[in-house]
Amino acid sequence: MQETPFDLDQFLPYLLTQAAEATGAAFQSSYRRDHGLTRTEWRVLAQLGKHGSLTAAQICRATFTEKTKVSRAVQALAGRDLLQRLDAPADRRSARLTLTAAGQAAFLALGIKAIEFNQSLRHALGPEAAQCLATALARLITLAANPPGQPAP
Amino acid sequence: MQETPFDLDQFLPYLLTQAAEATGAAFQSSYRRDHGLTRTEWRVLAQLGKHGSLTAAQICRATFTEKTKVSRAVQALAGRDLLQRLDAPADRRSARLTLTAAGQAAFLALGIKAIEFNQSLRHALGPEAAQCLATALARLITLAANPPGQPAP
DNA sequence: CCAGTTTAGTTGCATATGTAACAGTTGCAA
DNA sequence: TTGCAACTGTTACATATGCAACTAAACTGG
Repeated sequence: MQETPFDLDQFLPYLLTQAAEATGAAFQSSYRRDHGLTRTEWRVLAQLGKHGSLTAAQICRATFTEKTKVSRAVQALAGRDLLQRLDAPADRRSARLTLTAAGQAAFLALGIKAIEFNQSLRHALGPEAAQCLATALARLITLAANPPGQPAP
Repeated sequence: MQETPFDLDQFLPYLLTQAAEATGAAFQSSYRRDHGLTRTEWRVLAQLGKHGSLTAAQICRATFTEKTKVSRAVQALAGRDLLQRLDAPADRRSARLTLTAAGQAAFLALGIKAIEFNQSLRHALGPEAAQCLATALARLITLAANPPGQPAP
């Protein structure tokens, strides 16, 4: 047996977290400083901006986010009049969430910056490495969501 | 202009965070449940296990971690007798940190599990995709550490 | 030598998150 | 119908983190 076989710098979860924090920090000021949003709030905004109208549970499932996290983000966004809750006609437990005009404006402004930032990242990596990265990440995400050896009920 | 041009599912910082959380959660029980360690504590343990003896500031620089995070992790590890502080002879501000025998044992046990987990991830991705992923992540990390357009002083 | 500056590490405070418990609603089956 | 289980969303509590301020020690230029 050798001396110390484990090296943190080869450990994929560690590298993933470092890369996520590094790139996330670079974009954070766009939603935090410029719009006063949390990362979760920014994600909720992005989901509603894309899909138009969703319930909190739908956002949870789409983004693998805890319901308490989404609940508080929705509260904050509603408190700042970036979204409004419309009582769902069918199910009185949930409410359909929709962006207000201000929310739409924030989504639009942030979306432009996000696309620019994404392009700059992909450009820095090179197109082929960026594509490989994106597919590998998607694979890891779906692997975790559907762990192997778990047949559908 | 089209309807809603921005899609969160194409946004690299989002994908990185999701993949990091997904893979990190799968390994979390190994250090949290089995050894009662925080992620930061596990990283400090891994750094000391690899390098033998380091100061807190060296750990900060090696892992891009805030000094308060490292400080508290060191306190927790010292309180559980997994590491000890040896007063540095030259600089009385800092202390050299070293794993105790119990710390070495924990590092060894966790290192074995970590290597197995890393192998399973790489196997699930396939060797070529795993390599491409690792290099892309390393590139992103160094890009963030040395932002382009910052000449050395 | 010494005043100002930098560094190592700690602590306090505010915030963000995870877990568990909870209330209200719906669906299903006896 | 009714009783039980599952689901939606919120709240309470504990923990983890980020940031600023702080102490102590070392360096630097006069």
